Amino acid sequence: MGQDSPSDKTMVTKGRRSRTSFTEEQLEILVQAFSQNPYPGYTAKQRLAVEINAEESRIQIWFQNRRARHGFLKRPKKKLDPSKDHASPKEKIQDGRDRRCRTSYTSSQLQTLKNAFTENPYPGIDSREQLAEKIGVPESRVQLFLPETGMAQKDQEMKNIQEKTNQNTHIAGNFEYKSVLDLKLYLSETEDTVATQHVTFSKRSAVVASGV
DNA sequence: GCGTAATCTAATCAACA
DNA sequence: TGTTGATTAGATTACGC
Repeated sequence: MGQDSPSDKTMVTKGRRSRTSFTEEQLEILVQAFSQNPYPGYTAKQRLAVEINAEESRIQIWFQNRRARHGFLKRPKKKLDPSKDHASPKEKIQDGRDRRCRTSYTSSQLQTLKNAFTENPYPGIDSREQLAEKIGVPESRVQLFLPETGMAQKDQEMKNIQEKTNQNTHIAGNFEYKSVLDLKLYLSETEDTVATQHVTFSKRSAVVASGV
């Protein structure tokens, strides 16, 4: 998965955050923390952020990259059988409760975010920071939120697609973790209404695949 | 129970030594 | 050119209403 053709992305992704370069001391602390716990909870990341004087979101990215590149405890792709004795590595290491408190957005904040998403689904770092300041949330929340703003609308679109798909059972039988682009190929009449990116597909694909 | 924010992996882009 | 921070897409988890 990942990204579309590079040329497409460079067109939409303007204004990347400048590359953070951690000092040796910062890296030493991060590596030590990683060796103790590759899945730190929110409070641990906050503590680290204070300790090395960096943003918590940068800590998160560092841990993500570190886990990916040092072959550490890949999360199982399939959900583990709850009857089995072993928990996933994440469950073992990180207390699931140690999450950031859910951010609840006011209607005006939501409207501002939605408008921003409509204007530009791929805002650069400058735009995100401006937006974050405007609505009074951290930039990292804006970055995470923006891809989700279209969800409600896309959910409805996906339901419409499912209805159409269910009328085409020969297609539905083959759908399992297909992308929206695949759906577009099969259901070309929906092409104008289907968003091609940022669609969470887990439960929907299961429904479609089972033809329910 | 549902909707969705938070967090995860995987793939990839891209800056920098 | 290799390393590694940043971004994107999609899947999963868990919390607030």
